[in-house]
Amino acid sequence: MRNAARQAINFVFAHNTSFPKVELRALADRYTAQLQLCCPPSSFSHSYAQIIHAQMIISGFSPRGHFLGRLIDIYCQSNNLSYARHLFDKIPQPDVVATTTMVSAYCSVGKLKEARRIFDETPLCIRDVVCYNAMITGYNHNDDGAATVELFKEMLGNGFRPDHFTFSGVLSGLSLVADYERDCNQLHCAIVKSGMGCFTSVLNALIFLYVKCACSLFVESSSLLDVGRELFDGMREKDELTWTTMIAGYVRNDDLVSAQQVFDLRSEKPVAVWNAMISGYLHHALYPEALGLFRRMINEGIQFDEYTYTNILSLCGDSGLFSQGKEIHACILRKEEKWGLEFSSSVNNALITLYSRCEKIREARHIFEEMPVKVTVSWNAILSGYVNAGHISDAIHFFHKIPEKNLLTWAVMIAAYAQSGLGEESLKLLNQMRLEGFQPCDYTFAAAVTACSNLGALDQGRQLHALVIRLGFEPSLSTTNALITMYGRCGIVEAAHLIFKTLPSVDSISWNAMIAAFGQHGHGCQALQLFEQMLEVGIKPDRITFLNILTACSHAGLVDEGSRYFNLMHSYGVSPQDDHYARLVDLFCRAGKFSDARQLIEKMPFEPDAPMWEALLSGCRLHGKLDIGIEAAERLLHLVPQHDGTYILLSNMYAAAGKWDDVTRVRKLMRDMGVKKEPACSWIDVENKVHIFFVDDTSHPEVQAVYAYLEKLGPRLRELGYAPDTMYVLHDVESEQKEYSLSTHSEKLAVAYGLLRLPIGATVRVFKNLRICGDCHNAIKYISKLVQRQIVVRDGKRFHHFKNGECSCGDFWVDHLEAMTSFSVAIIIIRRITKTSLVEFSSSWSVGTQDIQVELRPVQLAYPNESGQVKLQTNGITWNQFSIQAHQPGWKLGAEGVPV
DNA sequence: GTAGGGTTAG
Repeated sequence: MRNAARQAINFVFAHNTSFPKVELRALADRYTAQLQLCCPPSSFSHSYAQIIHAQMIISGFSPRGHFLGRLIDIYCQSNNLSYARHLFDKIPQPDVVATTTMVSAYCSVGKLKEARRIFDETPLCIRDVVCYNAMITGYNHNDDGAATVELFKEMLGNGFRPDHFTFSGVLSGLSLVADYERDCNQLHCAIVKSGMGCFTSVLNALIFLYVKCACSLFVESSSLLDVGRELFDGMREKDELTWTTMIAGYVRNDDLVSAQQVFDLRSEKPVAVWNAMISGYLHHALYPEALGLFRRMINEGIQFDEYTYTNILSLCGDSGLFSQGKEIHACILRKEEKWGLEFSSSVNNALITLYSRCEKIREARHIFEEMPVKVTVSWNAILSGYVNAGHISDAIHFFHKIPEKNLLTWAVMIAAYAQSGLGEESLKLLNQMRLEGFQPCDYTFAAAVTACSNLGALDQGRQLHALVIRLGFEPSLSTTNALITMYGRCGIVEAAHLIFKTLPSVDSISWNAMIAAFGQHGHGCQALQLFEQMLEVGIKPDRITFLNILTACSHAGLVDEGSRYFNLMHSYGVSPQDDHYARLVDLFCRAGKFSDARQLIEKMPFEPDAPMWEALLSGCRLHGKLDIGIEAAERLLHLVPQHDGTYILLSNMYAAAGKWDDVTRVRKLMRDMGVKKEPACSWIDVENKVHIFFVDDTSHPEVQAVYAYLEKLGPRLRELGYAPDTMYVLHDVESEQKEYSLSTHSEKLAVAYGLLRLPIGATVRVFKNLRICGDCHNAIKYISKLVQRQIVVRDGKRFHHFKNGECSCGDFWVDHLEAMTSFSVAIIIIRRITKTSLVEFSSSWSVGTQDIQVELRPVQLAYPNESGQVKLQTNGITWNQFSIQAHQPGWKLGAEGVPV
């Protein structure tokens, strides 16, 4: 029937057919009575109105005046805007009621431009205050507070007198524009003067404005809340909205105590007031309190509405009460069946989230598919479900199907890419998002900056940092912490430190990020100092803090400190986990303390896992400990047979010992197992383009120029003392061939390309997927001296800052083949003693009596012990005996040169 | 013919 009516109307509209006229008066009475039946609006009344309209046309009755207005109204309410507009356009001079109906209808479906066009075409003499109010409401619905304020000013300029609808509308609009603090006061005064302050609705809107401004203004939030509360206390007539607004205001400003106090003031509370209080507890993860209120609602016989159900489903999803969540779902289905109603999409969205949180993505998808109206939140909930479940490809596929993406859709996908290690995709999507006119939010920035950290994309990271500043919004702590990590991981630890130092407030994540940055760059002592400061200001270290501290010690070779902090963990309520043990084992092994490592593994409360054996194996490789190394490798091969690194380490260890048969055996095993070595590659960013180089590269278009340049450098490097160390080519080939092989390593090619193509003086920043080769490390040290350029290499494990022939890692993290043995005597030059008795030793110094060259780490810091003695370490070896034979004039010695 | 702050997606 409905379709037939629509066809009839379409036919008449299309052909403009006229029909014989009948007696007008009788028809008018009949249609008036019939249209009366269309109130109140429902799906029935909408289709009935269509039938009446069709009959009017067929009978030749041409609706005018209130018939037209009524029909337009009904068509607008049933979202048949094209019919409504057709009728509206037939009116030669539409009255204000029809105009307001059309304006309001267009506004409610978000067609603001169309609404404004009709509004503007209406002469001033026709317009009235209701018409203005409708347009103002439209702007508010569209979150355009500035347009609301503008129209309000225009309205006053045109001499219209605002009513209480206008004031509450303008106050709502103002609440959308955070910077309007001064205007708030002005409007407050205007409301008092105009006498509109007697309307509860106006005062509700005013309270809302104050609490909303309190949310966005960090500094004066409490005083603005106090103004809101004064208004609240002074109101003689409070309605449901007054209570809800005040409680929600406190909740949004983190003041749950005041919220609860207002909540308790009222004995009989409407359901919305309960919901507001419960949502406060939920947003602060106070689940027992929220649950307590749900129980009280049941005891007091308060009927749950859809907001209550959404809240309780959210509680179940967030706190892991999945079976209870399912019971609520059953309860909702029963209620819908019993009352023949259908809950709105928000309840279904909460259900989707519940099921995806408990990893039931199929159930979540089923609910989604059955939803009659899918809003963007529904799509986003499923998208997040896929992201949380870890299969990224489903998320990508689903993302492209989402018809109307909002800020959050983009944010979720950008973060998903970043978390899955697909940094480039993440940044591409950020660009696309901006091209489509979306301004990235803080969450998106944090994710994109994280993507830059993982990629080592310093330029893009800097651009994002600049964009945050240019857009003028205060970056949140999560973005700032991401920036600290980004600068740290992109090699500019100073920039990370600058951000950290200038932050007005920091959290434990900021401290952890900064400690990690110092650690990765080998600034072990600074990392430890920062840790001590962290304790002084009362921030509790967590498991990540200790993980970073152990890494920092490991990168700087601080064995004793590492052990001390490891033993300190319990006193901060953190129990060491497998990864903490692995870091300490790594530290011990690097230092050649295999018995300590073994003891630690033996007393560990759980079975050693892969990272532990890997640490042991790497240490053995470093120090040529073949027997323990083989055992570790066997364990590792058993646990993760597909990991290429184990085969390579084992094979290299055999090669270093000249056991070529065993090398062949390991390589065959690797082939038999179908394991392929990850090809080494290095890359460098030049003029916003990433240039990748592989070993013995022939693919890069400019690689011949790179080889020529390296060849030219060769003799000059040798003059400085560089000698190719063929130990690093672990193939059983002739030495000349070995030397050639070394010169084609990817990191050398990338460094040379940077020197050729970057502006003079610019720091060369190279990234490598695997650990840097020892010979390349040595060569780059000499290159930095020869060309007087800073070169930074981030390898698979850490940063190496090369400057004037030295590296920040102190060669401690280079794959040494020869284990150092003990020394009896050495000469140390003391550079300076700081006020805090921190002794700084110069680099590249000390000559043993046995005429063996030894290197200290470039700058080694040490605290003298109680007796004023200082303990020094070289590459992994603690010096137990040495004597100070000389020192610079004017420098004092902490312990008069007494050996430790 | 004009309105409304308690819900859901990171």
